[in-house]
Amino acid sequence: MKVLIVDDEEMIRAVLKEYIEFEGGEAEEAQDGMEAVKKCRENNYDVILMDVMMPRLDGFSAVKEIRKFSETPVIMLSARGEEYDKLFGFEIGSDDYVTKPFSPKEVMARIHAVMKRSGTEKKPRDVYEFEGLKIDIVGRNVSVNGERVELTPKEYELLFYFVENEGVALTRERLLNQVWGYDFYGDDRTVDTHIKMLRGNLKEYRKFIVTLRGLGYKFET
Amino acid sequence: MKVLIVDDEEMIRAVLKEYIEFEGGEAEEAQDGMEAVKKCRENNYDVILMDVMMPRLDGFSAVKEIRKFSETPVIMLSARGEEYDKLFGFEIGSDDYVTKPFSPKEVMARIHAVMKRSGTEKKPRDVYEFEGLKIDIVGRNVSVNGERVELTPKEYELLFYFVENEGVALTRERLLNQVWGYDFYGDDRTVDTHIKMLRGNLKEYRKFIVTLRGLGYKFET
DNA sequence: AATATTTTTCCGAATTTTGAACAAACGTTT
DNA sequence: AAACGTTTGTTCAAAATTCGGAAAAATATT
Repeated sequence: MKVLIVDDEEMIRAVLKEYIEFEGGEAEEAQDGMEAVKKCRENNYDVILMDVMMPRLDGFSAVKEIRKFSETPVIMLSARGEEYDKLFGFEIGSDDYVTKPFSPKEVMARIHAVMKRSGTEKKPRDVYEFEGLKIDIVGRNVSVNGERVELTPKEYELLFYFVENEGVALTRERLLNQVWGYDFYGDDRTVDTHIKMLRGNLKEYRKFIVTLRGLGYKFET
Repeated sequence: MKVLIVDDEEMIRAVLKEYIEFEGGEAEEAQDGMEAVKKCRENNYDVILMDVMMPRLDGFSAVKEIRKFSETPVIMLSARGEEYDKLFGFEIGSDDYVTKPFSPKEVMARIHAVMKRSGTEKKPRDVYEFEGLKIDIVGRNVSVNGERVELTPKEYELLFYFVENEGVALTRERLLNQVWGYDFYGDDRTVDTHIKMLRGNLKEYRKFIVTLRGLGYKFET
């Protein structure tokens, strides 16, 4: 989370910065609209907190300028009594507003809301872990006791399918359909061969792939 | 500190160069806008000193051109009386200005100010750095061990997409969709060719682009 | 028109997949 | 427990696929 705080009052900037950094975010400051625009050209912020009344270049004009090259969400900080649609909406391109005096908590809530809306919040990656067997599907990594294991494409696909269906009894037919594809018309013993290779690569965790005699296989820990 | 001095008067270039080198900086010269643009494509400067009145290509046009591929700060050198916002501000993208006749000391002060504000300032710009591979997405430049690397548009887009998805296994299909666009109906192997070119340009850091046999590629450090 | 970039195509080396053959394991029946 | 048929594990080599390199062909840019 990287936030640009634009306000000419140092006190306000300091307080907001404090809160953002307390939550593990990163905050930079700008004293006026001019500086804000410049900083936006050089950095990618997740959110901009923009005061309206400022010397040199006011908040509205700054947002207008920033909108020429960036879609970064903006939350306006303003005195009470400003017109609603000037603060929030289409006219200038800001995403939310807070009226002064505001509580930092309120501002933080707005930041999270805006970031959630614009999809900036990072989602943690799914990594499965079964004892010493780590499986990162998105990154296509498999490691056994911290050591990276290289698998062939079919082995990856097979393992991923097993993991996503932990504890489910899978027939060879189903595996062929799901992992190989509906258009595969080969021998179902092909599965066995790949199971063998996969087990070999999983070392001591070969035990997770259980044979169900007369049926197929199952991934179970 | 690496500065490009753009001015058609040799005397001015010589004096500025003297000062910059006295302070331990590095200075290169260009006689006009044309030459300046060319040099900027080939090098990464920390600051550019740009005269306005020059033959072939004037300072304003040169800055406009340079802004298409780089965010390097520019300080305009101009005769007194030019309009403020043409020299400094949004219209052309320069960062500061000095009016002639100027004292070299004054120029040096501006250089330091500008560098503090942007380039050399420690506050992180949106620049990724993987060992000696620097990737500035906003500034759209890539350097290998400090040396600027010229990439073709597709190569930039591809690399940027990789960097933004560090550690994620990417299929050729996804790359085609995201980098080429959903309406691209070409061959899968197109990706491979661009990967090859990109790897070539990344020199020793080609290793960051990992081939995932049977799937696609992944950017991993 | 001349260049630069992008896309397609082909080749060959290397890897992966596949299924047949055989061995081992299993469960049931005798 | 031994015998038997069935199912699964293992090995292996042929077949298929994949990827990088190179270069031609098509497009875009200047």
